[in-house]
Amino acid sequence: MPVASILHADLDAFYASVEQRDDPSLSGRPVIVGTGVVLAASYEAKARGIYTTMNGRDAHRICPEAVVVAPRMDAYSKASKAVYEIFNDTAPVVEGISIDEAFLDVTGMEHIAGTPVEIAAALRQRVLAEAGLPISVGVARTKFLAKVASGASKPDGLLVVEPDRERAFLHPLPIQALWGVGKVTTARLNGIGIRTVGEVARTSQVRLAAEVGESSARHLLDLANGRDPRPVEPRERRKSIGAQSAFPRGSRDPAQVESLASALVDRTARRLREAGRACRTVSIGLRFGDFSRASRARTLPFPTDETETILTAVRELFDASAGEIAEKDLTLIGISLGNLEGADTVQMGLPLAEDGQNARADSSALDQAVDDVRARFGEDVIKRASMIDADQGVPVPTLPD
DNA sequence: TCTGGGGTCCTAGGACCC
DNA sequence: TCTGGGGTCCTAGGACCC
Repeated sequence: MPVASILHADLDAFYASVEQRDDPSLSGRPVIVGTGVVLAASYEAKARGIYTTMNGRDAHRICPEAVVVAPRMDAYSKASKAVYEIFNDTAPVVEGISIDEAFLDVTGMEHIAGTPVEIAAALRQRVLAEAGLPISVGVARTKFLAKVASGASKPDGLLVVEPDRERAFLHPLPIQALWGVGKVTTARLNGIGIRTVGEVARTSQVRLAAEVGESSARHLLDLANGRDPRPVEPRERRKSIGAQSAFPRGSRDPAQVESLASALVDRTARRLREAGRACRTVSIGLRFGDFSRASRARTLPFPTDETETILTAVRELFDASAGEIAEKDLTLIGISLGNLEGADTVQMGLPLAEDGQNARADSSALDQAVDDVRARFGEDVIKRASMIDADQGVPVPTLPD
């Protein structure tokens, strides 16, 4: 018989709870984090109809007595680290999902730490006692079921879905409960009369595929039938780093666009270097006054972490979008650095000698470059080397592995 | 409900290579 | 020289998540 031994732990109204913890005068009161738009709302605020992404004016209209505080990302990041230490102390395998939620696999820990339910209860107590934050935990046989369970237990709850109760728990839920079903998919499935998870489970794959495509159909059927073989595993490293910023009133002024874009490049490039990573793909994302969007991307022939190189690519991408920007108000700019390479695959560039021939013989320049890379990324990082032609920007393999 | 700031994953078409 | 199939990489857009 399978056992419910996956935990999904999810901090309640995380940002707002940190604010209430740090300022006791806020406890029990409706708290809104975020001045322009609601980033988080305490349960007291949620009870009055406030929700995340709601704009500040509407929130004030609905609940004028709410206390509005500016976000303190540093405090949230610190609180998250403290909670993750407790997670890591609780289970051998922890999969972080975001700043405020994670999966824990406690399979086989019965003799050391107790049943999964006992472990979950102890975890909740520790997070409250040591981090001062309420957290909800769902316990089930699969990740998906554990996540739905934690959501159903909120706030400050603990819910176990035993294997023989899975269908009874899952099937009455609306299809939005399924991972990957948002606004668009909901509308499509509602259009053919499907509203609950149970109805998805009873629909043929062919019929579902006609609405949502083959791969989504398979995925939805699996989840609706309690099949979710994904193991709890530590996350790979992040795949992109980005930043975005809105023009509240829109803009077509090239100077204004340029200055915001450089500020964003500066920020993301610094984060890239702090993480010891390098990017190969540089993208921009644009949103316009009519809510249309556009994106442009450029992949460099070599990875880089330099602000100047990234900025040059970003300028090219903006030039390619100049027509659109001149036509419509720009309301948001995003910069994203993707195709991240770890320190173990960062390449270094060496200028070729004038005849293009004797670079291999110039061992001192090579040694120097190798030392530079080691100094920046640590020992044991060099697995292969290529030469990059400075004029053409094309990697030319010249050295044996 | 109309818009925050982060991210991930998927798809389709084109270029290019063998 | 031509044709075709298979594979990878890149770009753009879209849906979704917290």
